[in-house]
Amino acid sequence: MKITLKDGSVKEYQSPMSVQEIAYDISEGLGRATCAGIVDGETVDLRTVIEKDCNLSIATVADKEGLNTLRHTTSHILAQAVKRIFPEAKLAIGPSIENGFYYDIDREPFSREDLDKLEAEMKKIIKEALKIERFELPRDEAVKLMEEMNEPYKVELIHDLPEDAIISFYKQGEFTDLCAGPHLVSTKGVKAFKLISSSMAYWRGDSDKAKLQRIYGTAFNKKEELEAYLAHLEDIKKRDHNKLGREMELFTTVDVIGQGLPLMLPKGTRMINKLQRWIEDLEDNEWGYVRTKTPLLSKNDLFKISGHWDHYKDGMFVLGDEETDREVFALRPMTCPFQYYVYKNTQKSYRDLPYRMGETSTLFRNEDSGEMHGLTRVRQFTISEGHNVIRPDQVESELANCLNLAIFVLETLGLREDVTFRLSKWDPDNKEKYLGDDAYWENAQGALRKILLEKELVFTEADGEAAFYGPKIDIQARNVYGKEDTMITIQLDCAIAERFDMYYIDQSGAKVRPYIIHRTSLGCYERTLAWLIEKYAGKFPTWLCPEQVRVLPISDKYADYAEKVRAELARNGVDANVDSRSEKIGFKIRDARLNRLPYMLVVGEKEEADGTVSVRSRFAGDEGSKSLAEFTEQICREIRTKEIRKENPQEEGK
RNA sequence: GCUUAUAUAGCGCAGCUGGUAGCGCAACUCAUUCGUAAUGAGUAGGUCGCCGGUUCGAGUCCGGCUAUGAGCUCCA
Repeated sequence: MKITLKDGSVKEYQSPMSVQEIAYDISEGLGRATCAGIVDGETVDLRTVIEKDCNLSIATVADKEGLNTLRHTTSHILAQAVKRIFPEAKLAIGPSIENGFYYDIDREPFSREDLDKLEAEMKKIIKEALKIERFELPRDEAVKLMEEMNEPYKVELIHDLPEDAIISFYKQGEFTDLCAGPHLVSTKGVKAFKLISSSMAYWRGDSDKAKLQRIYGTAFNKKEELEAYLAHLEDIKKRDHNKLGREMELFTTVDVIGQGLPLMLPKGTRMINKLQRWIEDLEDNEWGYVRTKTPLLSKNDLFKISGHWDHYKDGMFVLGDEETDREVFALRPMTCPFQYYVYKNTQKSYRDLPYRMGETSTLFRNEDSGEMHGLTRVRQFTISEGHNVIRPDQVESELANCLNLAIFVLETLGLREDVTFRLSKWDPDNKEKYLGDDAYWENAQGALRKILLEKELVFTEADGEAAFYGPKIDIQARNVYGKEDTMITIQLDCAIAERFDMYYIDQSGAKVRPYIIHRTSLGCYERTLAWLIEKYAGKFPTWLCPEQVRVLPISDKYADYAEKVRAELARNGVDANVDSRSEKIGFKIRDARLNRLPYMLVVGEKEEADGTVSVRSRFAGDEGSKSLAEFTEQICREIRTKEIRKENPQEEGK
């Protein structure tokens, strides 16, 4: 039989050679002891291909696929180790995932000691260099085999496979597992792996079904790669906003106050205020917004009109009981209907549109108790919310306006490269969750898609992620652990005006229903702060820093001059403090560095005599001696332009 | 909401099989007045998350609650 590889080389094999051996040979030829190959874009086990057709052209094994195969095999080795040490355990599924693999197992919880034992056993299995062999069985025999092995989850999986599915198994030593593959050809191919953690997972992700234990692990081709990955995990933890933000005294939580209700501390508040003032001035002065301030709660009547009472009541904090109380109130989960009444306060002409209303808006959402996390998922948050009331002919220009503002904000914060765009659509299979019909959704989604295409943005489309009243453009960011959150949203709503009887007078004097864009320019301040902490590892651009300059007098003798410097900077709107402790200069510098101060000004005899400051920064290290006026002008310009100066790696913490 | 782990001084931690608590940093006081990543000495600080139980005796064992972390999407 002849096998053509992608590089054009042809391999020929004599027929007595087993499929296993041929696959092994090809795999080694491709630089890795794997049996995975890509044929017509599909990842397959080379052994299956060889059996079917001897003259196939086999693409080279892509690195990513090779890694998936390696990890999938490692998960099987884990399962084998589990069965050896804990024979009573029942196996569920064990796929490879983005950064490793897992295996779901029905057993009591695993301790770290159990994981260590399993790791040791896995190493033994690898050393045994067990050949991994593939075989197929008809359905009834497959079920019988799994029943004999007392694996009820596997039996269920087989029953759920489609009629025409090939039911394949992989055998390594005494261990056999139901699996589609592909796999390495021998357990010895696993060189570097680690069991990371274990936790609970539901069978088939369904909370009504059995509770299984999931063991997470990872595997790499080389030991160095594994070590680099584990070091990366450690590094990531240092950037985690939930840890760093508390360490830097930006926010905290208190158990008697409750879950999802973080307290912004003075430094965190300072940062949020800087962001908020910037956004408010930007929107009002440059992007044509008017500002509103509307109540944080309302009678539930309002939410009945808006549809929230029917569609979002579980997510709201309701005050009072409809059965017994004359009036029931609810804390607002959004600002929309309040701003509609701002619009309705005076009659609007077609000339008044677009009518853009912005509000720094505090919202309340009753998230499930297990969903809260740091500053990214909270029960009370403040958002740069806004509603643009527009004429139907203004849909495109106004969507573009909102998107441009959002992108400008992201660019200014240095976050533009870190986001992905998503068109969030309704779920056509779950229509009762949404207002409006097919035509309404197709139109609205089409309008959003058009603007994304016109702006040449790369975006994904997601079913079932829309708001109940309309589709959205979501701007997504990932946290340090790779989890995605919505940062900015732009939503088109062509239906709500009817419910609130909003209209404008057109050229002919007729009343016309406007459309509404729900949008944020920066999104939620808490979540943005979390994102900034992780992006900059706490070393924020100067304009955002809660403390921008620290003046460090060499000794008490220069305290008066230090205070003079501080006062001059403060007069110019710079956040500056003096470190007047009677410590050595080295101590003060160390402390300021650990606090991630952008600028330190050392002042002593020489500086006082010359009216200068000795500048040391996070960006350039020693910037030399400058007159106070010169430094003030420099930092004021940096703050005004929101410059993001490049960090100097040599100034990294020791 | 579910599973699981954790909760000891402001922070980071120790406290073995039950005998009422320690370390480092920070804070405070005193001395030092110093030129670019830690000056020295001393002092003070804790109802061991909260409530209950077992026990002669609980930081330690048991139960409940609260909070925090991880996971609950990735289909053999």
